[in-house]
Amino acid sequence: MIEDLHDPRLTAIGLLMEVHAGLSSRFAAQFEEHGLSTVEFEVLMRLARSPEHQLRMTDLAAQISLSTSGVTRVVDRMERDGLLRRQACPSDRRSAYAVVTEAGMARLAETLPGHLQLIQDWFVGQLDPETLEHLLRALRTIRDAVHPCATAGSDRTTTDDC
Amino acid sequence: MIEDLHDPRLTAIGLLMEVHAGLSSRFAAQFEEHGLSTVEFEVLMRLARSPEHQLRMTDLAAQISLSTSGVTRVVDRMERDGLLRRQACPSDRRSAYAVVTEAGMARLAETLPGHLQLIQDWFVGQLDPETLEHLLRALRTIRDAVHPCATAGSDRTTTDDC
DNA sequence: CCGGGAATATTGCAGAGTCTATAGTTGCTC
DNA sequence: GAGCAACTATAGACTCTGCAATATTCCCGG
Repeated sequence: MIEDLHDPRLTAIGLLMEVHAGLSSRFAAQFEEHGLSTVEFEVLMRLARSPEHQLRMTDLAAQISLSTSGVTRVVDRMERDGLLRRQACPSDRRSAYAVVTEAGMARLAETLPGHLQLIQDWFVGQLDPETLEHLLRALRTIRDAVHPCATAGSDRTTTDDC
Repeated sequence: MIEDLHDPRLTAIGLLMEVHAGLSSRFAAQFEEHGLSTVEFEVLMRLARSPEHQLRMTDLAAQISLSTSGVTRVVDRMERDGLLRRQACPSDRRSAYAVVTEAGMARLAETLPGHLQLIQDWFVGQLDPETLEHLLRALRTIRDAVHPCATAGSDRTTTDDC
């Protein structure tokens, strides 16, 4: 048992966790400079990448891995701040769309360059291109295994439609 | 701006986030089978690895990246459940130690093998040894850059004393 | 047509975390 | 020694999240 406490596997996973925590906190700080939380940025990104800049509440929940009630509330907040608006779905009156407003797109455009720069500075830019390619390939392998809806042999690198 | 939405850097960081989320949720599920939350497991691990199986509240907070009030509360819960107990520090009456009880060590011993197995199954076991070594080296590079208290040239793989 | 089961969003409630204020303790400086 | 700043743990107020319950809507088999 004592020896398990220093098992190399724990070191390995600890490394991943530290990297994640470090990057996440830097990202969060930059989002906050623009008045956004991490999930709010995530919501903006997902919607902006979707056709018409809109998504059904349920689909949004699936993409940002939040419960549907969580989505109801984050959309509440963002609607209050004018970044989003709700729109009734004409074909199904149960569903509601969340749509990015002009102000929301502007906020995203204002935040995104700094975010990309942070990724550059603290993640991809830390490694030479070949090492980075190896890293991404390894991560892709693990992602495909661990991700609930990974389609095994596929080469896709986007997961929007998951 | 539109092209930024599909910047390869976003894909790269998304990969990392997905891997982290997938692993974390599997770990959490296994912890829950043993009646622990993720932070509770983390607390048990950190304490068990420390001399005398104890740590000052502040130091514990630093290690598991939680606020000191957060630590107060998680220790409250675990003390209530008999996994920990508080002990006054003889040399400094402001400080309090959190000490793992026998029950706490037993709970950890019961949980740890399954946790190691999960790391094996979904993380390190997904890659051949050489690829894994590359991955860990790359992660170490990034960790050393991103981690607030990384000592640049060091080769250490444990961060207990951070 | 219509009645029941599935899907969708919302709300009440409880749990867990942060931030701020507070009280007790320590140690340094004059 | 007395005063004062720094440190330590905790308590209160607030935020965010998930789960369970609810109301509405859709769809399908009779």
